[in-house]
Amino acid sequence: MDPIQSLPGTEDILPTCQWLGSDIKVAPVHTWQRVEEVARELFRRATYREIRTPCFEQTLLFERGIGTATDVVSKEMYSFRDRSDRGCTLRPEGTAGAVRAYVQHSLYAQGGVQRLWYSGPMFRYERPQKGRQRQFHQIGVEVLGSADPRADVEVIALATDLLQGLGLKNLTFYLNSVGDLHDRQRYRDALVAYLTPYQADLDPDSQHRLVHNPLRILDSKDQKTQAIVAAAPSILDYLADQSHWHFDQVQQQLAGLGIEFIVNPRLVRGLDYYSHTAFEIQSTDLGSQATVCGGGRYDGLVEALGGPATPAVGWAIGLERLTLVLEKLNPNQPASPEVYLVSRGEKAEANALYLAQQLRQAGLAIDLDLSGSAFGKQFKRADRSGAPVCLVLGEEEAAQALVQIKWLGSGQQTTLSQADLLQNPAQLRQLAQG
RNA sequence: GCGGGUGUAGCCAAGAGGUUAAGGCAGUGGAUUGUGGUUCCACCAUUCGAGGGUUCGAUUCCCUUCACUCGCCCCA
Repeated sequence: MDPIQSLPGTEDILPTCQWLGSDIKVAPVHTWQRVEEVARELFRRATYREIRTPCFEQTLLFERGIGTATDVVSKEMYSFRDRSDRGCTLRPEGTAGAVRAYVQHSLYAQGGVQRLWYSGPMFRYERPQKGRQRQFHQIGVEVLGSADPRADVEVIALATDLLQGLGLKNLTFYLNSVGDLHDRQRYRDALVAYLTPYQADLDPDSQHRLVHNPLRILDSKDQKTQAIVAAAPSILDYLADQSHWHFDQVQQQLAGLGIEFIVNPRLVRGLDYYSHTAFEIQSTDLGSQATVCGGGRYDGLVEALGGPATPAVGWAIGLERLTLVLEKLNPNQPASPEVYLVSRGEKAEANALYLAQQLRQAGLAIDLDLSGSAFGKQFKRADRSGAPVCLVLGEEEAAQALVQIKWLGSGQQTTLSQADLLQNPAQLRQLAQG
């Protein structure tokens, strides 16, 4: 019988690395846990609170929130009808759901600014490749209720602190402003006017986009298109005074915090709801899917989803890409047990189980050998477990309520009384060090 | 949706139209039935992703199919 495989574009995160040839395909789970720990601590310090929203929503939410013209909505959604014939969609990103919850529960009525974070699986029906899956994971933040450029800078600082706190190198931070709706409309017209004479020279995709989504032509990877776009007007010349001021403030304040950035006027982001600040953090340690973090301001979204006009800014980090980079940079070992417990014989085995239970309750990480095989084999496993010491319980020790402690590094061994050990289990940790 | 690559054990792999399908890692058992890290021995693919074809003979050649993978589009 053929074993059942996971669906394409979905991956298991295992206790050990998943390899793809000599490349790491999926980082081991302890690497994910490290990211989550560092992130939680940063969020705590900056007073962001977690929000957990459903993994699926009404399809309409994403159509309204992200925009029907975007690729994410028009061709990448995991949509289905439930038994009551409701249109449902597995969330392709986290912002729409968070904003929906914000509106549904009138979080704006609490006044002031809401700082939120979330983490979880997202779904897009795309062809999987390196750093891109159908089920992937994001961790993200949203600040709702502030139009202040400091809010933009605060969230950006959070992202750079997180990535740097994890020890990432080779990152490039690209910053842009896409202005407000009016700025963008004027720029769009100017861009179309500039590109139309070159229409025939553009790559086929871009010719199509000239009609539907001209801004996207700016970051085409086609060389010829790139050459044409190089001389195109810049959106930064089309920002109204207010937009311009906002962008200036963001840049000055970023500089004030010592955060390095590159202004890239050709950076456009795929989702409709962005306004003003848009940014991306890329890593050179990935394949062609290099963006680790993407975000920006979305002042119109809350209103578009039926709430009061509320400015907002946020980002999302792709955890597959982040953990991949992290693992490539410094592969780290999972924690070894503190003690490996070896036993042989019926009485001794029962005694060992009891000891393990007691020591675990005292907070020690005990690996209890369950194999029942010869001592020799058990010591072999003890050695491989990476534990600094092992406890040995044979029939003789069990009969006298003793236990032997053996240092796996030196091979030295002495006898302890079980009663004494259980009286003060923490001494094991000291013994293990010495 | 479009293009390229790859399928030999849990993992990494060699092989080539002829029948015992190398080797390494991991695993299991033993030398060593109460003491590991070294060493030695044994075991570990009735079968080369699946189906069909050519052939006396196919894992190798041809076709089909499936799976995986990288890239384009787009995004985290």
